[in-house]
Amino acid sequence: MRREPAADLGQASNPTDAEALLRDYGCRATRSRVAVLEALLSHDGPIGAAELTELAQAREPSIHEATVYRTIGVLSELGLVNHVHAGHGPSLVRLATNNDLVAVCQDCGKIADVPAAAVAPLIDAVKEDSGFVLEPGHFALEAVCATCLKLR
Amino acid sequence: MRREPAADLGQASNPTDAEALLRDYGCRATRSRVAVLEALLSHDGPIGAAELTELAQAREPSIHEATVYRTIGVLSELGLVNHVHAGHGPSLVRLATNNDLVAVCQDCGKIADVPAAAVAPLIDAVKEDSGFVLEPGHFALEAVCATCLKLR
DNA sequence: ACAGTTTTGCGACCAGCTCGCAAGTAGCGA
DNA sequence: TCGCTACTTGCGAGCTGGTCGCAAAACTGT
Repeated sequence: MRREPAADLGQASNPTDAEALLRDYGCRATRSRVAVLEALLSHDGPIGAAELTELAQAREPSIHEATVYRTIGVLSELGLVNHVHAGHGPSLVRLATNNDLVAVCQDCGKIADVPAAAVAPLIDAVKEDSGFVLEPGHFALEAVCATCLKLR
Repeated sequence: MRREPAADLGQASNPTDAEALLRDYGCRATRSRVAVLEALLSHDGPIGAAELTELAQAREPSIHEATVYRTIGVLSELGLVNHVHAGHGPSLVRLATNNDLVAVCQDCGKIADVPAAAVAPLIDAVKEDSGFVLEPGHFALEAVCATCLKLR
């Protein structure tokens, strides 16, 4: 399913790039998909499906929630996007431009990026120990941010 | 809310211990709670709420799903139990006797224990980096087990 | 512009979990 | 041992996040 990207995912943020990107990855560039991808490209960091739907609807009002979920699915199969499970809340979506982890504050929902390098030792330890290979892009680290920690 | 435990949580697995444990922690030892805690004590490792409900119902048939969830809530407030969020599936419950992490295979659901020590460097790195304090008992590490890896 | 296929919008549906309320029960004091 | 009171429970309804099937619409290659 995955093809080689011809465009630079990291830079693409103007309207036409989303369309080109979809085509480069060999999938149909429909209005809905372009709207979702544009929304994603124009947003910084991980985003919930609900918020992403709102952003996409700002560009293409008729777009349906189910379509957004399906689009996330195809983008994810293409390797353009990761979906990150964040505790009991809704899961997050983000561009697959890096393989950093995400830490989520349990109290306020604030998000921090955790460099992939910090997780490497854990990945090795787990593989050694149990043979399990971690998928670090797919889960969030539940945490408490400094601000919320003081309020506890 | 949390009190000092008078009994040894690690060993308690006969019927009367669950009741004593509840009282030691200063909460009412109702039939339902005793059944849930017994089920938990007699089970090895993390368990889903649905399965826990079945086990509890084997001891106390009239027990209701909602009660199990509420009981998990109180045991968790008492510090007897952790609830672990595992990807998109149902969350898991386990005795708070250790602070190891749980790794879950995304393909078959198999569970592996990850010693707390393996996560310590990551905890430090995240705290240093972003000020976030991880809550390692509350999230599962999504992974693929050795067997499923071969089948991919 | 057309045909063939993919994708969409829509509403119904599902799982996991929570809530409000009336009835039931545990635990305390007498 | 008996009552009283407050805490718990069972029950069903309800909520959230996410998925599905289907007919209609849209996209792409020719």
